Amino acid sequence: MLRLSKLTDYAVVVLARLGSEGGVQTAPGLAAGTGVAEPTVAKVLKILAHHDLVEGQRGARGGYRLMRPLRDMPLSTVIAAIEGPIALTACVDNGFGSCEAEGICAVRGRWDPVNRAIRDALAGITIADLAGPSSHASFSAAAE
Amino acid sequence: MLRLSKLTDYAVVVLARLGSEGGVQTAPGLAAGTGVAEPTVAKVLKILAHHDLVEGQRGARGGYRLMRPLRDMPLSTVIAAIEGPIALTACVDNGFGSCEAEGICAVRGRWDPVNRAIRDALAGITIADLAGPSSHASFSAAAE
DNA sequence: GGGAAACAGGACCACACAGGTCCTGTATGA
DNA sequence: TCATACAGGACCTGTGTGGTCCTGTTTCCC
Repeated sequence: MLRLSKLTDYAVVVLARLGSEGGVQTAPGLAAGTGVAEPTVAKVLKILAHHDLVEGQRGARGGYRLMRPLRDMPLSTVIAAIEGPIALTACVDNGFGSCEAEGICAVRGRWDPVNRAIRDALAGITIADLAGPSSHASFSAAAE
Repeated sequence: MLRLSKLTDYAVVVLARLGSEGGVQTAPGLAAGTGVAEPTVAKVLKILAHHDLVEGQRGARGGYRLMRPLRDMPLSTVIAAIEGPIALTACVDNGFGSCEAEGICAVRGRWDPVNRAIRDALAGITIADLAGPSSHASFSAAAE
């Protein structure tokens, strides 16, 4: 699969929505706007807030807002926030002791360039690229 | 995670072993040489044989052998063989109808460049790169 | 000052899939 | 003729994701 989790997918969609509307938006509002279930949206937003990608504002008239424009938010950052460090295999970097075939493995330590290549590829794409040509009011221009 | 399955990991290890030893090798022999359980090695080899990466030879004195040198075997090919098409999200290419938020989704169709970037990154690395500097008898030359 | 709105931070459950094992059949060589 | 080894399944289990819910806290409006 090499698939990223649905949560990450939702995160991108929610961020795109947040960027297209601008300002402060509530979780229920974002859920309605994206078609994702409200508890799931809330969960995603809480994770993103924990990583300083969005900011939560409590109380009535509260909500979430972006902490930086989408064009300054590489995809790799979002993936890392939701799923943790980007690495294709368990035996990454200094992952000693996590593999029982450590002594015998011929591939040991050679995945690093692969991981780096993936990371670079994902770092070169921003959420703004995924959200559309402009970071707000994208629906008009983008001809499906 | 963005993690590829263990089967793929095993496939790379097994292929590397197959390339380093050369010739025809049995599944039990490869299992002993790699530290991976024998049924699992057999499973991996069957999948690889199905995709013409290795060739199975039945009967006594049978075994498996590479169908092409490791330097001509990009990582993307192995991943695609074990895990299917390389794509980060379910809504890829012509994946219509698979997503209930299709009509509302602002990110629709924009993952393609991401998938392409990943594919390119993985296509640029061969199993030989992962196995070591030379595709056979690698352990002598390679100063780890 | 009271109540409503909305986030914060958990715990919790169920389903799906990967990981792994095993069994039977078939082909080949000694 | 028999032993060896691949071919191709079915099958079971454990983990992790996906999703829901509950309680507490903060803030604003009336």
